[in-house]
Amino acid sequence: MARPLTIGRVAEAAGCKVQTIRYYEQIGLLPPPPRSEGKQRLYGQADVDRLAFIRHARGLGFPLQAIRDLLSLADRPDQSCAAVDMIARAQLKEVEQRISRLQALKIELERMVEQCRGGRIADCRVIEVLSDHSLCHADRHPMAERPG
Amino acid sequence: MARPLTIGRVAEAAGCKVQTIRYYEQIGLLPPPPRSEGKQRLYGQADVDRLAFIRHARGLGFPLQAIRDLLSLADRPDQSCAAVDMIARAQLKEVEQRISRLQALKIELERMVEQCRGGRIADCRVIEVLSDHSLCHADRHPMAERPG
DNA sequence: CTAGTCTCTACAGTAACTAGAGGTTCAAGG
DNA sequence: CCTTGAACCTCTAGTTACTGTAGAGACTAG
Repeated sequence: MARPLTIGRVAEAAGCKVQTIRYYEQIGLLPPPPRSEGKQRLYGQADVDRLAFIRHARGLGFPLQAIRDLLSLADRPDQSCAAVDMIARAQLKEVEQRISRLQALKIELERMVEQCRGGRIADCRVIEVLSDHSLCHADRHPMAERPG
Repeated sequence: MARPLTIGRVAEAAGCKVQTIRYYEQIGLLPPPPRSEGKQRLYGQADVDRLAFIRHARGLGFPLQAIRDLLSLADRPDQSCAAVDMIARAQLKEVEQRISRLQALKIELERMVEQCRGGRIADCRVIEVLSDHSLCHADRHPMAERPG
């Protein structure tokens, strides 16, 4: 066996922060690794792989709970992959829904911004539209996107 | 003056929860209203309007900090609306960026899901792609969307 | 007057981390 | 061998925008 990696090395290899690894351990997404005599965590290649899996899935927007499920399924290679497929499809659907919500918002925002001709706030269409929902094209917005 | 509204009435009128109103007051987005003798909050129409403004802006995905700025600008009707315009444009840009990130994710997810032919997990392309980033079309994902 | 509804404060929890304080361990250089 | 400094340890709190709960007090209809 190759000699064990410290948490910092693993973080570097997997492209995430040290704290994130400890966090994943805390919430049970990574198994608690063995420790050195001085209580430092010691990892192997399997841990790097697992972390890469998690990072990749996060990159695709899977929530940690879905990743937890995917990981436990990945540990049962003889079962049907229907459940895996379902999780992936659910994520795809989620992404599609978010896209269409955002596209509606985009149209609304574009309209608002276009109408601004750069005068005083008292005449500002942006403020006006925000103040009076009836000026808005859509009857109602789907309640928001987490903004950020 | 019309007689004052209780927090529950305001919540109903504005379409949000009672706690949300108290929360907005706590973070300074709504001014602290006068109270009844029994310490219950008493609101007027102006509060309902302000809340509607906030709700509408949230519906368009503006973060609370941006809304805070918009509200304080809305209180200065004689100033130029350039700042207002900037905030709205920034939000539009943000939304556009989120859409394009999500569209990239969508393509990746579609590819993954398409390749699944419903066998055993050991042969599952979804798991495989997640395990090995090099199987992925994109060189790298933009780091995620808050999933949910 | 009483029952039931509403409101009050204060705190905990959500997702997925991130940042910091204050203390230990380890590897390398002198 | 000793010291330095980076990397590590645990624990706590903060982020965003709320939501939910508990236990107590206020108000209203019958």
